[in-house]
Amino acid sequence: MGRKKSYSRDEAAESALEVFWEKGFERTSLRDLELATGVNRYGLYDSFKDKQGLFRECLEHYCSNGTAMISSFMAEGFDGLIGLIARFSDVGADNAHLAHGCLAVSSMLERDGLSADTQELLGTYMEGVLASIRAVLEQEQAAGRLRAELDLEECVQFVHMCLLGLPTMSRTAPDSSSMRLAAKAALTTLRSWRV
Amino acid sequence: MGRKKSYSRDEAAESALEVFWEKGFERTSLRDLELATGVNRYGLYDSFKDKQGLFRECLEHYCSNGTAMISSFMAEGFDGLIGLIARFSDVGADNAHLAHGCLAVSSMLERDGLSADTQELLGTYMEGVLASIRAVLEQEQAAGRLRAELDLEECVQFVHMCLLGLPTMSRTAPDSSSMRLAAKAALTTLRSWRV
DNA sequence: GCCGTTTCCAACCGCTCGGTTGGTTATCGA
DNA sequence: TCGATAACCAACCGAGCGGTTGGAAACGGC
Repeated sequence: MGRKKSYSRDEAAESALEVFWEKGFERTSLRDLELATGVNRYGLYDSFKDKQGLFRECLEHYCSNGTAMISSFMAEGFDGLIGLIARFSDVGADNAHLAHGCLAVSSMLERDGLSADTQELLGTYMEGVLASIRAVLEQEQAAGRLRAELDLEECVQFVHMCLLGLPTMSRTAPDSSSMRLAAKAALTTLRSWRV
Repeated sequence: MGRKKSYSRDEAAESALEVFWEKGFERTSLRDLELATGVNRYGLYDSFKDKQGLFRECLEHYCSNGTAMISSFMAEGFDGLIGLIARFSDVGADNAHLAHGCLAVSSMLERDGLSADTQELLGTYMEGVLASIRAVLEQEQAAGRLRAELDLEECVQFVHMCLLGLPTMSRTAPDSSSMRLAAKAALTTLRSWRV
């Protein structure tokens, strides 16, 4: 009963994600979102409560995809970790989005403007990423594939720094070769952790 | 002739820098600046043209200090480079400002909202930082204190990544020990470059 | 065909933003 | 002491923000 929606909720969220990713939460206006999604603000309001609600849902999709991607890398053990960092440095092909950096990192930088539950989502995501990195390193060290004297938490935080530095680099330096070079050096370090 | 200013231009700029550093350019309103400096917006307008002008002047001071600091580190050669990274990971003591990250990095992330000349200033600053790092590495390698087979540009970009990653880390992770651990691993890598 | 329901959209709301201005106040030289 | 000058400040401006709403339009069941 009643009129049918003229838009797909999921498609709208997907389009909104693009804009948020490119411009950030605060710099994205409702006008931008209307334009990008083709949905009037009434529809956005009706479907997502408000701007924060829409952002939150976009971020959930983003984090969900991110977690899945990282898990699939981590399933390959230490080589997966290397692959992950390599991927973070590869701005091109299907990875073009990376030119805007990492939405989660960017969002944490403007956390003051985000709702409490969105902040919580971001915190949980970041902790999850660190935890899965930590798990892989522990497992590899226990299996004797990493040098026994390594301080694992130090390794975890080093990878963390790379995972923050590379997206930041992609947003500040237009040059993609810089990222590849930086990642290459970082990967040399990672490989040096092996027995 | 005429009335005397009731404020110091330099002190006003210094106070404004604090706010910009903490909140960023866009999130800092003229109200914030009036409150922080104790100067009415007329005074700010009169002394600095507009918000962009004030920010530009603050950023000039910041970059000038940054360049001086980096130069003094680089004067000590490779040890200075190590000291620089150590300093970037040390959020405490007289370095409390670092908790807000690096103003230059944060500003580059919101560059769309900045005037063309401010963007240029930022670009020049960043290039200068990279150039001085490159100069030190070249000099040390030429002197035979770094391994000859190293790809210097790779090393430069690795340091660059650290110099972006650590401030980002300080703004996203409240925990200061993370930064120290990450930096410790990065310094191990730097030291491995030595002959 | 008609009515109840839901979607849709233009217009509007209050608010804050950066920026401006007219009149007041302090400080100088003569 | 007084007039010219500069600094000061409260009040105001238009624009854009996120959010709201009342009525028109499209649909389903009867």
